[in-house]
Amino acid sequence: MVSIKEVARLAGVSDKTVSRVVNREPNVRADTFTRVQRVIAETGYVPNMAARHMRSSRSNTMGIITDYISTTPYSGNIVRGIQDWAAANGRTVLLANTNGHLDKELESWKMFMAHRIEGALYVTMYHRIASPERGSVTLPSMLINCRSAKEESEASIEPDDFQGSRDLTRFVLARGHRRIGYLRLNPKLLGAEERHTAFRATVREAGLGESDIDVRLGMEGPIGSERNHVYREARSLLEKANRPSVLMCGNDEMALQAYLAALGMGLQIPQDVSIVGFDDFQPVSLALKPELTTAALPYYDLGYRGAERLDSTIAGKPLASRTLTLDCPLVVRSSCAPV
Amino acid sequence: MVSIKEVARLAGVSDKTVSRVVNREPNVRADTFTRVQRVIAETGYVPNMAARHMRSSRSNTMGIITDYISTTPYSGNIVRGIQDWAAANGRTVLLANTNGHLDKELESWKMFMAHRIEGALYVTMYHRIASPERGSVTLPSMLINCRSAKEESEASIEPDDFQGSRDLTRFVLARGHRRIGYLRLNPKLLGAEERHTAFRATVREAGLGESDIDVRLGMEGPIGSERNHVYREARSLLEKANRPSVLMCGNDEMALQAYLAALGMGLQIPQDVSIVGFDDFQPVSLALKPELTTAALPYYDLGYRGAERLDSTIAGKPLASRTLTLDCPLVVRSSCAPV
DNA sequence: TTGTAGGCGTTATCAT
DNA sequence: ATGATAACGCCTACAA
Repeated sequence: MVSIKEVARLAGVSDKTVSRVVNREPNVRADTFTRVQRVIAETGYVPNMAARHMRSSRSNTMGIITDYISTTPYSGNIVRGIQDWAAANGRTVLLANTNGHLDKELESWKMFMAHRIEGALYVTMYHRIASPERGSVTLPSMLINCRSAKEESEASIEPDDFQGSRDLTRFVLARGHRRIGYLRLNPKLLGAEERHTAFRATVREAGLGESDIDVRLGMEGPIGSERNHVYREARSLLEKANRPSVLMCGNDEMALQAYLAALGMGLQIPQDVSIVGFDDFQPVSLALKPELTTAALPYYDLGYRGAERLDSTIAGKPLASRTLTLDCPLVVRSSCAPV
Repeated sequence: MVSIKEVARLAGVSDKTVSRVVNREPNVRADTFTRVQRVIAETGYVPNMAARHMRSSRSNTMGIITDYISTTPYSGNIVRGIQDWAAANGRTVLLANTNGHLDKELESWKMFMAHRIEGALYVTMYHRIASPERGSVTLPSMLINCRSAKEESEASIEPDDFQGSRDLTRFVLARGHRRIGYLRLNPKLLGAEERHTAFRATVREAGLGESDIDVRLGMEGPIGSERNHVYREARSLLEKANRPSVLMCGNDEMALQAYLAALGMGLQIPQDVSIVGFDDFQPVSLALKPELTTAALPYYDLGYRGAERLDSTIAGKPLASRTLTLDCPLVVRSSCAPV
């Protein structure tokens, strides 16, 4: 590979001048600049990051540590958001998966230190409480899609499950639904609590009582090996004498099962029963017919803005608030009809 | 960060001796070794990769360049496989997404060169023909889940769609099915052709004729904005007087739509009609009730073994064959019953 | 078995 | 406006 010295030799200048050109520093005559640029183009010179890192003792690198993220398809967009931010800002990103193993997590931190990363993004697949296990390493960091078990400590960026669920519920109510079946997410997930609370608060606000809603537990047990009651509970809700006119589901995959249950009973969607999901997991929400009305998790933005926030922290700027929440916008499709 | 010199000072040896300990080189007395190890542990010293890279002029890094991979959930497991191999072998991995844009692809190659990667993995979301656009860069590389447009050139590792489809078809035939509806993938995808060809060859082998099978096009048009006929074609197949006893679908999401069509017509799965998919895309294949019988794309292994193969190439070992194909194992669940 | 000298490609500093 | 020199942390080559 051609080095800065080689470029300097060919351009008939010193290596420092080439450095100035490459880094757009001032005090270079226009014609010198042009000449150096031409040699750079001709030789295909690209600065060596490792050398730059060594000299400046800044790696310009951040590490992403994920739990099951690559095992499961859901939140790959978080990583994409981070990478897009990094590419747009000349930063390098290092990715490590723990697959949920603590020893791999420690190993990953070691790898990160070897690369002298300047900050870390801790990304979880589900919106949940997390306890990053970084050994003795202390580094600027940002939790994405999770929050710390220890109240005081870490900065985070999270989806606003509450707002998403509230808006979805308001939408359902605005369509005239007054008998609502609700299938809860696994209570282990943060979203479960927030979505459910928002749902209850919103229907109460609208004047509905306990008898108007019927809340069932869709899933429970440890993540990854949960027991799934969705299909059965959906059927049970729909078999009631006074069956709900709409089923609100903890997420889109639960909505899928609600579809199967409803269709299996000969009900048409949305004529006989409306269904809404949550997440906007498109391989499901768009494959369903009719397409699913849902609330979208802002995965890409969580990543993009999380990286941005971490970078501010690295630069020493104080964060306006420890936790930032991003809206889950309503996505209206055709699975929820007026009563 | 503590450096090798600092460790050397604290241990009362030269930096070279520390280097020997760190790299497990011979010719270090046991007690020296122990003493140095203790200082390393106490100080938390971790070798600086950038410095190591500079000195040895080996970056130990490979780059992954993906098309839409992070945009879509399908093949994240390829990346996980690569990373696991890299972690197990002390290699660093750099990830870049093009999102299908050529300019981002060139930009990514530039970033890779800046990090002096030793080889590149070109990963596509769909099994397809690809033309990596690496500008003037020439580097050991491996195509994963795709093959080169130019026959001669590049090494690749791909799923064996033919074998997967053949085994799936044999399984269906073994269950006694003799009237088969087949919903084709978008012909733009490599898998579409191979799966379809294997299907036809296998039913012919079993003595079935053209009148026993009914092949419909499920999707067509440019990837990402295709026209989707699956639901309609599935209904059409099931409305035939002499309807197929099984629907074989190009992939699992098409199978999902076949489920919706069948259930919507009051048919039970698998009692009235069997359905099989392809891919084993678990958020769908496991969410469907009954769970879906399908063939699994070996994404993780594609990544793991692809990285391994690239590493051999970097080390200068010749590949046994330019293209390696990996089996798509049959996954039997309960959506396909005996006739 | 251990240590010394030197240089990888850059950029900071200071000189010109 | 440009250049000379040193230094970042590590490892190769060689010396002791």
